[in-house]
Amino acid sequence: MLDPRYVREHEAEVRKALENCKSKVDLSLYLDLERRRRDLTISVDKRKERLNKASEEMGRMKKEGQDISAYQAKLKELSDEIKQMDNEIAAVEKDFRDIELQVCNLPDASVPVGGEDKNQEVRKVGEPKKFDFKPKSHDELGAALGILDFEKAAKVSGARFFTLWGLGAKLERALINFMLDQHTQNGYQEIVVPHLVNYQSMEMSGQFPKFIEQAFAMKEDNYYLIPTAEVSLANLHRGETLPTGSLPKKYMAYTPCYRREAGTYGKDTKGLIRLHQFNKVEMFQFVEPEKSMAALDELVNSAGNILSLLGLPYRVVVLATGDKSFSSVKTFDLEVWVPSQNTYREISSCSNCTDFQARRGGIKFKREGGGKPELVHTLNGSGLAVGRTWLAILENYQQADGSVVIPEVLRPYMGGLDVIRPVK
RNA sequence: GGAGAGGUGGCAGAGUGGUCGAAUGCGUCUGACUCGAAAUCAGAUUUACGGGCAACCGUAACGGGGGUUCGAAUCCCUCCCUCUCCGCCA
Repeated sequence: MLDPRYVREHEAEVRKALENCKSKVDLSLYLDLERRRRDLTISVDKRKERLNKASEEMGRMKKEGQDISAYQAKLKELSDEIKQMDNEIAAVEKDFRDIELQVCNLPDASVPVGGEDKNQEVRKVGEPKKFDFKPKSHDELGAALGILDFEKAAKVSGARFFTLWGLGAKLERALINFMLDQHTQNGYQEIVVPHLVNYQSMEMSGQFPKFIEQAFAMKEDNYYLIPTAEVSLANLHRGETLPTGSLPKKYMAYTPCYRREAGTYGKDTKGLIRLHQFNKVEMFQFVEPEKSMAALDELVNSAGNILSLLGLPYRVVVLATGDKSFSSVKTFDLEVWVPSQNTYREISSCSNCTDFQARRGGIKFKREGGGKPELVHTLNGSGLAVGRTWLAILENYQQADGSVVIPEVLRPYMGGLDVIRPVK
């Protein structure tokens, strides 16, 4: 959510920014509703003042034993008029809020303008490995190694689910533990969070109402399965004013992520790239406004650190205005090298949401020198998507014989195992 | 799932239809006293929105929403949450 006053006072700038984000929101309607809300409020407030004064007077008169029935009828009229106006305001407010929730966060000035094709590579880390044989895809490798099975998952659930077996499952668990341990060293506090959340939480983090069709819903109980731990982490301090000195707060959580992936039929149908359920380690920060851009860099570095330690080639991309996420002003994607596809694929997304989520959730903090509480800035970043890391390891560390070498940093987490070999 | 209790300011805790944005205590801040501190005394201490250059003024908020009333923290309905006991359960 944007600050309505800011929007009002910077109409041209906001209009341009929304255009750059390919937003379909009708800004004129937004401003019109905001104006009407204000006008109505002003006139109803005047009537309320009159009613309040009169009611106070009635109390005094009654105490003195005077007959007040004559005034009651008159005030009833005023009271009814106020009620009617309040209803009108409520209707306007609802319309305003509906549109307000559709407005995305405005992109930072440093973000390239345009669609996906305007995304810019910031840097490359590591060189894609040259194979002296044709590298296999991870689903091929995984099946041959007996550690990955989609058919079993399809039987249990359906399309876009997976099962991992034996060392494959252990590798997944090793990755999760490795990531959490690394981030702990960077000052992130590990938290176990709910996977089922209420509507308000989904709205606060920016999933709802715009992306409601992408969420799995428990209709009987009004719960939603989180599409990312960001939702749970972002809402931990909803409605709170954080005391002086409590920022930054750096949290992380490992959770499965549940996504309907509506409208992606036929996309990435093979392998672990796009699933209804996948594991992820998520990082989240609450910071002072002036520190959020530095925090974004830190987030990217923490995510990149995992890839570097695992020896996986990757690149960092800054997303263009039309491709950045809804709640963010600036998003960096980390993309890992996937040999079988001969390309880089997203494995982490790090965003600075500035005060967009904080305004929706009412999350403030108090500064050192006193003063009014201000909205915090929030940031999120994957650190990393575990399934995609798993597949990147299989593909990048595959040998000609179909075996997969375990990256050195993971071996302690794998009971010292250095290579996964095909079952004879 | 059944029975009961409760949700009030940063915290504790009064208030059961009228001057209550809300007693009191604690905390915090400012001033006085002091070489300094403690203690003591005096004062201050919510947020959001709107109007105004400003001083300031208005409106709203006592878990959320709705209702009754001239007037609701207080009465009614409903939802949510917390706690206690019973049952069930990893």
